[in-house]
Amino acid sequence: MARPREFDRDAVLDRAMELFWARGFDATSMSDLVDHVGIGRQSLYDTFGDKHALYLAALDRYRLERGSTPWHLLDDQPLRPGLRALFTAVIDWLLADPDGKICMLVTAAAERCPRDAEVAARFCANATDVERRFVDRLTRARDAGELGRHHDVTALARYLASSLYGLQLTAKAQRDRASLASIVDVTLSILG
Amino acid sequence: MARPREFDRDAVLDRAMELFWARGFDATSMSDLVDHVGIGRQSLYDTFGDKHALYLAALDRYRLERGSTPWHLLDDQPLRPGLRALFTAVIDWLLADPDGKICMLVTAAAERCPRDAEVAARFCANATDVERRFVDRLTRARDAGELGRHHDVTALARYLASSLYGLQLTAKAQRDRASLASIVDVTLSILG
DNA sequence: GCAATTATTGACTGATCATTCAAGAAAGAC
DNA sequence: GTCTTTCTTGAATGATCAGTCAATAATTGC
Repeated sequence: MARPREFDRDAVLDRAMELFWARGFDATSMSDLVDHVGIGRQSLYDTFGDKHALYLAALDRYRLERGSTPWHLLDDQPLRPGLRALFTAVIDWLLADPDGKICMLVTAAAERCPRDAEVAARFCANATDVERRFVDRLTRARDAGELGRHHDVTALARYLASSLYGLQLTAKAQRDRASLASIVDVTLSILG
Repeated sequence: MARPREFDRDAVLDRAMELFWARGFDATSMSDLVDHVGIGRQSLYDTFGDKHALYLAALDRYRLERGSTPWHLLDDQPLRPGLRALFTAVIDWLLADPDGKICMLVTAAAERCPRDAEVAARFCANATDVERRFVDRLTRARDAGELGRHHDVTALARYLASSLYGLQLTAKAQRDRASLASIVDVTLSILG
């Protein structure tokens, strides 16, 4: 053993994530990051590797920590109110951010997919996760008789995931609750 | 009068647009652009101003030329087949691009909104255009008895526009026709 | 022809980019 | 204490960035 590091790795990663999330990969410089995260340049390189590796680490941390969609809203109540609560929570989350940020994985995908295979893999993995959440919940609902047997659960799950993307892009232009809520109204009306 | 320019302004703008569209604003350097568009650096600056002005000009040209959604598909036939044809054409267009590019306005918005007010204005203007197209078509359909009176035309139009965004983001990860088509199936099933 | 105007060219600016080097500081092992 | 290892710090690296300058070339008006 030797001299222990003076900073907390995850805290530094959180700070780096904030900057990458707000500005994207290209618009964020290593000097910006050094200033923002509060540790020395060399420590940053020693700990995370180069800029791209740091970006991927930040993206992974986002998925783990901040991108925590409130799935309990979906799971803790009947299907329709659950979906309504989830989509409303997403609207709240979008409108609460003063900088107009949207999900970091979406901005990362828009900026770097499919050119950047490692970002693409993370975006895909996240999409698969989200889809699986919806499939699980919809399957349960169908088994419980909350949802007609004629529905294609996989297609519905993909549709809901895609709708979440659309809602976020829309929020980039339309930052009023009524517009976004009306989109969600139509989106969920599919379930009758 | 004096020496006339040797290049065609719009042709140069098209070439610049190609690069900005494929890589985004930050990842495209003026040197890249000079190499790609085939005119001298100074000519580029003289003609379009700085990099950001060139980007906005390219974005405007995209809206005018390339972003030409095939609205005739929507207008030249009954509502439901028209919507189906339009969304299918979008899927075709997305899958046809070997680079996985999506609408330049979407990537521009994801990269720069709301930080860049001028990009935001263009993204909003486009959203308004698209929405108006849908509102017009849906209103005509309602007047023609193709669509029930109970439908909120404005909400439906916003929903369709948002769906187009979602479809594009989804295509960043899911590049197979069946998945995208199944999303469109669910999306349009709203109209009965 | 000549003057005036504009286009093109390529070298150039200082700033900023990601990354590394080298020296010093702090801790554990003995 | 000393040795070894790792961390930290700040200056440096060469590359690339957006944008400019100055000289040359080409055209119109006379």
